[in-house]
Amino acid sequence: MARWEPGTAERMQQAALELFATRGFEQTTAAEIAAAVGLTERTFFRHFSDKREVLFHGQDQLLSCFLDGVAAAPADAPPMRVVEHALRSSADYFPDERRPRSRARQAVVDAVPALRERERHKLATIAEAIAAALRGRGVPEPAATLAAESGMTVFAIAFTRWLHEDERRSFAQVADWVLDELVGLTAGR
Amino acid sequence: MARWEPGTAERMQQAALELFATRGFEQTTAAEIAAAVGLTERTFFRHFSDKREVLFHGQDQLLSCFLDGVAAAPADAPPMRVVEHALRSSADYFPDERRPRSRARQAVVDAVPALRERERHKLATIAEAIAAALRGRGVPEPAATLAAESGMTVFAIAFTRWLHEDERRSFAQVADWVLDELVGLTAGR
DNA sequence: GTCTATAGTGCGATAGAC
DNA sequence: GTCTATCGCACTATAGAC
Repeated sequence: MARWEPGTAERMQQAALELFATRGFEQTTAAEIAAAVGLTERTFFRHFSDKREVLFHGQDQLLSCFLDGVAAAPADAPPMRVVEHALRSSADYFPDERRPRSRARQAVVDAVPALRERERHKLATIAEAIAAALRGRGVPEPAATLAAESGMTVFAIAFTRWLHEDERRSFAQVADWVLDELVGLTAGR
Repeated sequence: MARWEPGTAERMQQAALELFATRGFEQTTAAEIAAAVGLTERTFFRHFSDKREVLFHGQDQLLSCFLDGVAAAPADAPPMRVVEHALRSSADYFPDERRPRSRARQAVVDAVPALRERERHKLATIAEAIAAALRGRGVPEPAATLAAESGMTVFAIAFTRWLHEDERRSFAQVADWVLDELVGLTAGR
């Protein structure tokens, strides 16, 4: 018997999502989230560096998906092909079953400027990691950062589209489509 | 003679920049910034919604530059041409004389994660405004958002490069160059 | 687990500009 | 008188130090 239940952070995340959705982000205190799962405010801040972080716990896995995709691309692939691989790989993180939960979470994030700000920041951090990986493969600047940021732009747009009520395609299909749109746009200048 | 000097926000911004540069962002309180220009903490928060905002006051002008550039583009220009116009127009905001001050400000922002986060958020807000302007010109989604976000990616990379010590080109020249790199990248997939 | 600084808000009072 | 910038004070929650 464990003295503490496992998945403390995950349970707090779940409680936070529900409380934010009903009461609102500012109207919910860290102490209330902790109390909802039988813990104290102090424990909340031991797990999360700030109140917003509770909704972003576990996103390292998404970064790993992207980096795995980069690593799996052929060594001679041009930068945007590598990014295409990374996007395909990130789709593993968003199987269709995950859509309802992603939608619920996104509704909360979209409603709170402070959370949108943090979300942008997380995506930017991932882009920086991808850019570093590209440089490690010999891609020079500014191409590495351009390719990585463009990939995250495609990702963000595809993700939003994937959450639409009437969207039937898988995340991978939507991402492919958005990437093609980007290529067409720049070609058509 | 005015009882209150005009340009209160600007003076607080200047004081904040100096204090952040010497003492650090977290080590400087809002009260100290206000006191440095003979005001109180309460007045600080009357002008800025939060402590970070003091460094971003006045950026509406940058947005205006972008939107003016969009509006000045020919009605039949393809989306990325419109973005090119917007980038050229944004260069008005960064004449060479401004480089030293921009460098000082950026050194402070780069050193503080919370400020980098806010900066990303501001750029994202500008991108959204440009996307809306493009939609107003008849550009459909996802092209409008893709073009706008790509433009801000180019802007951010160009801005960083423009601040390099050994960079001699004007902001407009650097931005043109980065945009060409982006076009080359996507073409070379 | 406790204590504390400070970010940030709400509200009433003040005082100069008009 | 109105309008507006500022102040002063009380207050909560966040976040970090001890």
